[in-house]
Amino acid sequence: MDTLLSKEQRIIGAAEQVFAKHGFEKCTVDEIIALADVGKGTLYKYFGNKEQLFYYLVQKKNTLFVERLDAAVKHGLTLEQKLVAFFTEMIDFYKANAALWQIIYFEMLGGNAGLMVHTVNGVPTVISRYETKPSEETKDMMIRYHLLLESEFIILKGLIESGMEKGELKPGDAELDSMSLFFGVAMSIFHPHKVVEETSCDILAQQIVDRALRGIGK
Amino acid sequence: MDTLLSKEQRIIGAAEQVFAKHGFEKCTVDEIIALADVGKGTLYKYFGNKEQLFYYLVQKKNTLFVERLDAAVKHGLTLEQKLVAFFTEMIDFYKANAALWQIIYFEMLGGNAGLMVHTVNGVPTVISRYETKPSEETKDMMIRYHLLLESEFIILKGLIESGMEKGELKPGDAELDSMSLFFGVAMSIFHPHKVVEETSCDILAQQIVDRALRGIGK
Amino acid sequence: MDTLLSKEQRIIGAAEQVFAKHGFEKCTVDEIIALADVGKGTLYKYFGNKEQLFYYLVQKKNTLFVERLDAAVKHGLTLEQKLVAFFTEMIDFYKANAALWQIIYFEMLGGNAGLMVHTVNGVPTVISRYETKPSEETKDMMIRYHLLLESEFIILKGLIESGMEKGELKPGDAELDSMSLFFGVAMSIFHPHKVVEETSCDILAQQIVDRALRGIGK
Amino acid sequence: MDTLLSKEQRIIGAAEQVFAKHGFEKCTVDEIIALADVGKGTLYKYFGNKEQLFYYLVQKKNTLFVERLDAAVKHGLTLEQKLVAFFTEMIDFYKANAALWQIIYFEMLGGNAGLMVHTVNGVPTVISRYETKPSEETKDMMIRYHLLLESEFIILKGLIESGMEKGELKPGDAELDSMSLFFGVAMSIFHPHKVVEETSCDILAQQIVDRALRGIGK
DNA sequence: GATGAATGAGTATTCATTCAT
DNA sequence: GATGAATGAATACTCATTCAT
Repeated sequence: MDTLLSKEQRIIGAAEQVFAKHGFEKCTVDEIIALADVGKGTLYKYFGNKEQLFYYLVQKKNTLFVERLDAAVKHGLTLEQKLVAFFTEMIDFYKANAALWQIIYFEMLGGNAGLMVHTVNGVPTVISRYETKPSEETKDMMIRYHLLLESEFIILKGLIESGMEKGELKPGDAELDSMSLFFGVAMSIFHPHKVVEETSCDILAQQIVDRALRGIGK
Repeated sequence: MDTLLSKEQRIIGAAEQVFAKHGFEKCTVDEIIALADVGKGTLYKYFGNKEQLFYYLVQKKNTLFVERLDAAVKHGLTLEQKLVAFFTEMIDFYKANAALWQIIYFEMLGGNAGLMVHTVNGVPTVISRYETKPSEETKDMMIRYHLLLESEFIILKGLIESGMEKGELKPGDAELDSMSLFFGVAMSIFHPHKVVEETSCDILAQQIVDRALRGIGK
Repeated sequence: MDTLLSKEQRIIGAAEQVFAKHGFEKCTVDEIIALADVGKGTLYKYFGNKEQLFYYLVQKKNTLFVERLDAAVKHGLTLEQKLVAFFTEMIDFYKANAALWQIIYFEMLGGNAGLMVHTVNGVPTVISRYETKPSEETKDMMIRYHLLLESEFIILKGLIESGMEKGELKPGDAELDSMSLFFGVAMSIFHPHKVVEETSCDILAQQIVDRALRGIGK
Repeated sequence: MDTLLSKEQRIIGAAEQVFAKHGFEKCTVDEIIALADVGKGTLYKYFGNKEQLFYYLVQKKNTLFVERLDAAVKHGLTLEQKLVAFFTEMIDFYKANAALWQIIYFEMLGGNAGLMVHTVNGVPTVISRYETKPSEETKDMMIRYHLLLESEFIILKGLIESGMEKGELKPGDAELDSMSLFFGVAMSIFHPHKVVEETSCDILAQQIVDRALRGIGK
């Protein structure tokens, strides 16, 4: 671990590696501090607890990512170009951060299997399939990560909604269409197959957008 | 818990409920045996350990599910009908078993974030992004669940491959197209939104297949 | 540690020694299980947590003690005899259990220095001298121990109240008179001096009651 | 926190508040320095450690208190007046400093439940109920606080001893009589009931002295 | 002199699994 | 076969104290 970096930086770097390697639950604070070569108190002084450390890590990455998505989308002339730019960035980022983002999807949102985040009138709310009430902390946590993913998804959804309004796309359920697309791509990266790995991000993006716009039917 | 059922049945029933409620890691064997009203030793006698119990449970459900998928696909006349029948069954099953299948996707496959299952020449292999080698048990486990999902996915992939061969579909990468579709649907159910919940399985399936075949572009 | 006793008994015996030696906070579960020669899980299976173990221990002792107090008080003919009997039992018990009862007075009731238990219309309530609200668990805990001591104190107070009503005692504030007496004796045992230690319980009780009834003035 | 005061003064002021609020163990040095608005090193530079800070604080208060007790006792003409003056001051002080003095009684003296301070031939000595020897520091600490309380108690004891010698009081064990009285009052303030709180210090003192001299018997 | 970043020993608690009855 | 009492490794988090700047 590079001792030229600040302790905070070292912790973040180590945390990224260890979280990516083991997932959230199985990652131990002890392993992070050993890799970062800092004391345990240092980690807790900077980040409060394990979950906050994880959130800090992904939230920072997400901010940059969303900026890239925004920029990519702005530079395209046509809708198709915008979509390709969006997915090029998305695939690039999701490939690089697959392990970390999988944690968000699965452990932070899916890990509490009985719970789901619903957006009711624009307000994200946690609902439970069972009688047991989740703690406020659990709810806040789920909403935090839901919002994080939403900030990525919303950009694609906006593109598709405006495309439908402008008549560039067939009318339909923008939410459903965006979801299938977005999550389809996410999952294809999480469960990697040869195609996804060996094809460059922009080619992959072009193929996906081509299929999305024109379908696979003759 | 119905005491007319065999102890084995009672354990499986209880396990399904408890796994669905808490996820794999947070589900405790104590809660299962309390609900099943059997001794702890009995559970271990029948199922060996917690993971094997989970596998037995989902593998049984999967077998039935794959049979339904096979049957559905056979009954369709046209490719489109077959696809709609496939997704109708899939959406129905995934909605009913969302919590359990989320565990497969996330905890069993994604939980060891540093590891991935690759199919090399038809042989599934676990590869690690890091230097540390996973234990044989971990590898076996991942492959088991990978194959389970593969058995569902392969049916869709077969449909699309044959469609391409027969010229009913545009030529292209059947693997990629199938994956985006399959996983897109799976994730849309795991991360539920109003549309997905309030629409019946067959309507949803029709919309999805329509988009898949003809795209959303004008 | 006598291995003929049940594990539960061994834990209770060990806990009594270790709590008495170190007080509640500084006593560690590790030391208890080492002395009891049981696994850590065993202690937690039986008693839930450290505080519940302590409460179980003192509550059991208190029940027996209160029975002894009740019996002692019943057997006396005159009020003075009853009072002497009460204090004989009290001094005997408090001497034998000084360390443990000190914990109740100090750590369980006084340890949360900003909090006090008040009895409002017969209902014990926790009030705070500061703006910060105690947790429900803290409150419940304090009330539990308050009630425990109250069950001892109430017997003396009853004696004095009835004495005042019957005209055997001067009229006055029964609460204040009982408190000074009761707590005065308790503290004299906690902060031991030669007199208290070297004098037998009944002689001490007689002296105390004599002073209480007739005062030290000429 | 008034920045016109010296850092030392600010620390003492903050410490008093925080110790009173949380007790000794649960009070954190971090909370004190935040309230005092000084660096952590400063606190340690001035006071050595947490316990010494606490001691400094209460010892300063005690010195003033003992002076007040001395003065009060000197101004009375009769023994009864002296006693009333003593308890008026004592109740006033103990009410105002209940939280802090509770710490002395419980955490500093009672916290090491297995240990007691005995005065052998005028020399305070720490004895242990168990085989394990306390550290020198622990012993010194206990003796320090024992002497602090003794400096208050000794005044009452002196009054009663001289009263007995002069024949103003019945002969008896001055130690025992003083202890019951002194600690009875202390505890009545620590475990507050309505009477104690709503009655003014001097009225309370009069009642207590009246009972002490003339008893509650008819 | 003053600071506060850094530390790590210390502790309560959980839960999958075993094995004697 | 069935049981469940017993286990102990594993882990997040706290906080008094130090010491380089």
